[in-house]
Amino acid sequence: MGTVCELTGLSERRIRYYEERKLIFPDRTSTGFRKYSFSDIEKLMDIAEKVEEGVQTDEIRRDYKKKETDADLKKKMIRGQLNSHFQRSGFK
Amino acid sequence: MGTVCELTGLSERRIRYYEERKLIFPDRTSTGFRKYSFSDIEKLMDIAEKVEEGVQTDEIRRDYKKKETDADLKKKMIRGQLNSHFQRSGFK
DNA sequence: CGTGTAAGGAATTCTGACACG
DNA sequence: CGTGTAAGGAATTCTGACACG
Repeated sequence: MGTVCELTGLSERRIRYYEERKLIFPDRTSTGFRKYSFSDIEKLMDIAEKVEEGVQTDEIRRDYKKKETDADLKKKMIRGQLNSHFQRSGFK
Repeated sequence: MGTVCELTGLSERRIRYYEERKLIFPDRTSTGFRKYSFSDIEKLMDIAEKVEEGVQTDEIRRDYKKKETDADLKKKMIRGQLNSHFQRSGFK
């Protein structure tokens, strides 16, 4: 969408390419038009910054993946702490 | 925009008509496409509700106008109160 | 590897009008 | 008065490819 180009300052080509490299995952309308979310836009600006620093898209993708698994790990740790807490306190 | 139809559940025709009746004022792109803001969308849903209650667009517009001048009055009153406060307290 | 561009088709949006009521 | 619809044109978006490097 042109709106996204405006907001991010990126060309359509670059935005589509970052999607092709699996860095963003916009929804589609039933007729194939891309629908960008707010976080897509933030992500695009973050990606552009890194690319301009010379980071390759592969590496950026790996970074995002790592961050996700990190977030997952954090969730699991918190869940584990909660569980042990309830056990210690004798909560059902 | 189709997005706005989806979000509001209104037909293009209705949305354009409410603009024609000066209830909303979307921006335009350089090529004449409408650009709706968040508040436009909220306003549209509000308008639709009233229209379905049988209120005429003229009346709705007058209501909005009144609310605006009310808001202006409120601002002026607050400003006045602040001024007198500063005067009483000897502020510069 | 990352990005520009020309190409052709498909979907969107725009306006002004006619219709109904 | 408020809304639907068919009409034709203009602008947008999409994909796949060729180019440069």
